[in-house]
Amino acid sequence: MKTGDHLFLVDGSGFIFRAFHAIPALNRKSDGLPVNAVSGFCNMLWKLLRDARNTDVGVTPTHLAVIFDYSSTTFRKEIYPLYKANRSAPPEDLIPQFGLIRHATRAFNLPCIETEGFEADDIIATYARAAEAIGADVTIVSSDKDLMQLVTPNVHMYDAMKDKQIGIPDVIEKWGVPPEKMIDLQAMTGDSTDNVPGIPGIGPKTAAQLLEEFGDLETLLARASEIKQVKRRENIVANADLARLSRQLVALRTDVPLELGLEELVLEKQDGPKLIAFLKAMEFTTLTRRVAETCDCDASAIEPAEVPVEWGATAHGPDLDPGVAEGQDAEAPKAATASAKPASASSADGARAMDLAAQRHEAFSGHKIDHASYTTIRTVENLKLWIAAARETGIVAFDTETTSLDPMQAELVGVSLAIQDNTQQPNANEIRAAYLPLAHKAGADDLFSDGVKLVENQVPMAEALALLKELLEDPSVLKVAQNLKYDYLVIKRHGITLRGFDDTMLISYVLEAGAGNHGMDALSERWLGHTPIAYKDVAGSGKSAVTFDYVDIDKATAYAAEDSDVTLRLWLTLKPRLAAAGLTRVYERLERPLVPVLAHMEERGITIDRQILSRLSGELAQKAASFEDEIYELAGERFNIGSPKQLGDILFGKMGLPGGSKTKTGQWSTSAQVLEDLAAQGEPLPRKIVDWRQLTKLKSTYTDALPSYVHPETKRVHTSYSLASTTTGRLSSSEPNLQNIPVRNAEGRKIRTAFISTPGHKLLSADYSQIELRVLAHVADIPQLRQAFAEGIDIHAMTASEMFGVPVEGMPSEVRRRAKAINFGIIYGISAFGLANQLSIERSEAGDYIKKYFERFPGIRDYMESTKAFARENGYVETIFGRRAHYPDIKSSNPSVRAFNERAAINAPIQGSAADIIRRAMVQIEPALAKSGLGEKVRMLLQVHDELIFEVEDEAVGVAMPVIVHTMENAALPALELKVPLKVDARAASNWDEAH
DNA sequence: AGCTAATCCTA
DNA sequence: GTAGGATTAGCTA
Repeated sequence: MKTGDHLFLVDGSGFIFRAFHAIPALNRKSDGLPVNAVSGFCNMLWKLLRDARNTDVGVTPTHLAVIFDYSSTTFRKEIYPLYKANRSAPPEDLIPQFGLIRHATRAFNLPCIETEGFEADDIIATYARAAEAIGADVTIVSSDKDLMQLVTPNVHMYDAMKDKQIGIPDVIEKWGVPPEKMIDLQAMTGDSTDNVPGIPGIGPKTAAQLLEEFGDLETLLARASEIKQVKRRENIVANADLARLSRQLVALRTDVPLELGLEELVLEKQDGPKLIAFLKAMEFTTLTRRVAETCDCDASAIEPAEVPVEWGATAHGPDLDPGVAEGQDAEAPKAATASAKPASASSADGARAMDLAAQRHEAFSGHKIDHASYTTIRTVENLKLWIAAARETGIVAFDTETTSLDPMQAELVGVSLAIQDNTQQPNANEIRAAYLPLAHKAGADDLFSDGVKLVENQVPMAEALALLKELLEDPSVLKVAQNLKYDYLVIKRHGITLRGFDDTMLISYVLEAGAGNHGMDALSERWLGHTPIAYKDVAGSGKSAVTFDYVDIDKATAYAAEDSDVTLRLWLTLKPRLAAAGLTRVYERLERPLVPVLAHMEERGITIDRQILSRLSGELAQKAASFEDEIYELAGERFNIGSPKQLGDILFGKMGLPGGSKTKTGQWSTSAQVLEDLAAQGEPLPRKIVDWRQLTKLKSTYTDALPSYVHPETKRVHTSYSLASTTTGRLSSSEPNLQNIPVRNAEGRKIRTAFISTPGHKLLSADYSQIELRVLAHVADIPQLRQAFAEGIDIHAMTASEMFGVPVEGMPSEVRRRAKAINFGIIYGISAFGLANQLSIERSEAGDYIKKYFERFPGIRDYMESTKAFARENGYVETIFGRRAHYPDIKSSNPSVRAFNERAAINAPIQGSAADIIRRAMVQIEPALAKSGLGEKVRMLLQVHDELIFEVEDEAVGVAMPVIVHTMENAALPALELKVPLKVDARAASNWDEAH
């Protein structure tokens, strides 16, 4: 071996465990022998030897060895008998594969190395250091953190599962310390799988922080008395010896006696026939073929090798899918009981909910949800039969299965359908459901498998979509789905525009906003007394999770068909209740028509300028760093400024600043309010903390996060709007939330300049002025407010003038500011406590203001009292359009819970009515634009509660603006004539900051 | 890996 | 004082 050579050290023992868990165990030989880990191992080796240059390693090896653990008595057990003592026996299916994997290594003509008394890691360490000393490069094929201590500029690791190289920066990124400090870090954190004790209470973060501060473990132990945190200090002092012992356990030995020298690891020529004989014995057909092609051998002429197998225990058949059998249905009545609001103070409500659930369950009890009754649609003929049946009954529940929760990224994998089968008996609640798999795959698209294949016997995607299109676009057949906006977008991206639909989530939301969530699982529990199969039970969770296209089709059928089945049952249960509660209009005017409107907005997205954000990010980072230096200087030590806990200890513990208050968990509060108060007393540090927080907030939440939401194909940011997650009727926005982009100060507003229009277009922002106060003036019917809005005078100045008797002309800004705070306070269900906080005045003074306000505007007090009474009486309040917001805890015996619910109930009709108005505007806007010939020139992109943002062709701005303003200002009509006018301000510019 | 608390951004 | 969502830290499983 010489300089420039490249030694690969494959951690065979590590690989076999990871491959075993990562690759589904259905991978068996025809005689039932499990070979999943061996298969992964062979594929990995083959790719590494054949096309390592196409992987993230980028080089082909000149030398290679596969290293294994040998027996269990190692030197570590001698120093610490408990080492690896909590290891349980390996899984039964893995045991025969230990031997096979060694056979595989030899079949590849590779050295298979194990040394008694040492672990594979020590052997790897010894070879790595030896090779490095000669000047060779080393790649350790493993992702085990125990080996990361070996990484140097010349020694890399390679994660074969993820095809990812691991170098010094990667170690630092993952663990916060460079490779040479990994030993100390692991000594402190310990390792529960190997039973390395470590120091209790110290995790990777703390360990990295301590190492940063003290340099290494010995220094830390020597200077432990300097650690401020009492518990931490005590732990470290008490466990110093344990830490030193742990260090011995995790430090790898580099002096293992080697049977084979480096020279002997040189890569031998492949022995084609020998390898093929082994692969044939394992029945790895794809790899056999590939090897035969590469080596130019005739595979059929080679006999499978005789490979002895050491079975650890008797093999068993494949597991049945757990938890999907009848057992759950038998449990259903109990589930219904458990879901009946146990925390609610109103036991009557609870009892009623229980009754309803029980009744529903009764109604369906003769027709239990039965996974065995579901069918899989495998042929075009069968699909046609289902579509015909759906047309026959006129109602079909459907659900799309995809690869992602993001409808803009999701790839369609399958569709489930459910219909009422009333061919035998009219009105029977018999439901038939089926799953149509379209793009299920097998295998894996990674280094260690045979590659991906489409599973056989699936209806071709294009053909299925063409058939479904006719059904889904036909308004005379009602399509029912849960959270339908998602499915709408997924199929829209396949050229299908859904027409004629109902959404069970939205029906539930209209019926019960504020009383529990409206997800399918919750609704199924609540109304059907049935717990659907959990998604993670079919697709796994955490690192073993797979996308739906890799779910076995039988399992997928049970899961997907059940979703449609449950959706149809929910629809049958909930839809009639809308009319019974008089809520049909709310659903049909304010909810359902918004689905396509929002779907289109999400689909359009908005352009952001990444350059602006990246420049801002750099500036913020610089400024934040200089603040950090000053903060450490003032504090006299380094600490995590972002940790309120550590910050509180510094400010109120170490520095002993006065005026600290505690949060509800007893921590020191370090809120901006508290820090501002300290700064006002002349303390320099708190001001800097406030500024630092602002900078890091902008950086992490906006400049750094937003670019990661740019869609790879559209190059735009597509937020997701939730129609059913607020109690009041507002929308919410997430991933990213575009309803909280900074606007209140100059630094933050720079973020808005990054939201830009496409060339040839402007962004047009139109927002309602004072919409909530106008709604208040309407619902509480306050003469002075109505008059002020009618005449267009400054509403806060008018309020101040009424309250304090100061003329509007030449009013001091402070007086107006107070009146403004009171006006907002009213909308929020005012309390003296809250107003006092807002204005930094005494509670008694705030109380006096409120008293005065009510004297001048008695109608407002009447409104607040009658709203509370209505809420107590009915358990909900209503907006001016009849939308309901439920407050089940309004009768709570806990005064603060009760008061909170009362304030929310006062606010809901105001906030909710305003939300209804803008919903109506959003529904009306597209037809209004189309009528003015602007359909193609104006696109609505965003909604921010009282603001709508459009992208408008340059030359259409002048025409579009009055149409938009007019539509928004008259959005309540014709349903309702408001007693005050609505006012909308609009501007257009090339970015959101200037348009707003 | 998944949860809660604290904080801070919006209307 | 109302209504949301995202990030980070720090803990538990």
